[in-house]
Amino acid sequence: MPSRFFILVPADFSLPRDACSYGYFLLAPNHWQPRDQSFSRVVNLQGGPAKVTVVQPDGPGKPLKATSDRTISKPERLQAIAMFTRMLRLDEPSETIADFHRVDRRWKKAGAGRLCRSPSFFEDVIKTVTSCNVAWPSTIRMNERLCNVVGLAGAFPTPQRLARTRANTLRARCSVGYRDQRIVDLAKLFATPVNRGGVDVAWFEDPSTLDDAIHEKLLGWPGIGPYAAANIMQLLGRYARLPLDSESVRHGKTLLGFKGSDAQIMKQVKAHFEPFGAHAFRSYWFEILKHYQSLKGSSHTWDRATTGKSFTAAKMK
DNA sequence: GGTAGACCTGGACGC
DNA sequence: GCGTCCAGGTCTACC
Repeated sequence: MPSRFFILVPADFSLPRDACSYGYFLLAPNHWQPRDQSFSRVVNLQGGPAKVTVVQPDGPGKPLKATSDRTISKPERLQAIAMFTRMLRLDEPSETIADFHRVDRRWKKAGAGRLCRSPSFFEDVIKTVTSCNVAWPSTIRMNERLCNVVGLAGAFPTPQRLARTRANTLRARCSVGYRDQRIVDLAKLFATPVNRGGVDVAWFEDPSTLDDAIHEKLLGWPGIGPYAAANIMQLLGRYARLPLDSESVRHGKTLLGFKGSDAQIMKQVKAHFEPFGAHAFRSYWFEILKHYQSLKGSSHTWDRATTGKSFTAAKMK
């Protein structure tokens, strides 16, 4: 029997706008349903996986109405709320968003500011690795297969499950290619207790930890280079660095009018967004998202199977 | 510190 | 339908 509960949101929060604010809303196990503007995913709860769906029937600022596909206990409900809170950045104060709008007034009217991410730091790291050196449709495919092949009942695999999976299995059944061993090694880092050298998630998520310290630590992990490290940092809510990639070059060339080699254009893009300081990534990303939406319509009308898979570099030029 | 080439997969293209 | 080329970020070896 389904359970129903509510999730409180900040006054400025809009589910269609804020859930569909970053590409991860298109990656399994996340599922955005444009038809009824619902956001669902299978989550790993202490009693086992459960599919939870949220909608915001009363509009921006009003609570999310959540439904699970099985009865969940009160502790599981709190677990699910914590996961959606992280994913939708519901704990980011409205003042922080207002501060971003003071720095970059272009997004104030639309209210854009929160960026969708995963319910766990681990999932954000693995999703970032699956987005490296590959076209977006392949990233979609890898995440679908990781959930279906390794995850329990379609949930994203836990570090423990992924750490026990053979690299060959990931390569053959999840199409992750040469990323296979790197993904297993990352999972092992997360599955190892902190006192035995494992990842101290609390340290990464502690606002008092310095950006430079996190950046240096991330660069030491397998499969994490400058792009991935900067992307993971924005997922941690640290927006000062830009994950510069081929999309940055395209954006610099076609929309900002920069000229030169790819490396020169990346430097110009970096310099262009530096004045936005601690909010640089948000300014950069919402410009790119605006471009995508000019080609594909509002992101809350996209779905994974059709619009999602149409995102390839060649088609975005 | 900078650079070249390998690493995989899947889409695009030519035949 | 098949073969070839190319895009994509990280890693390693080398200068």
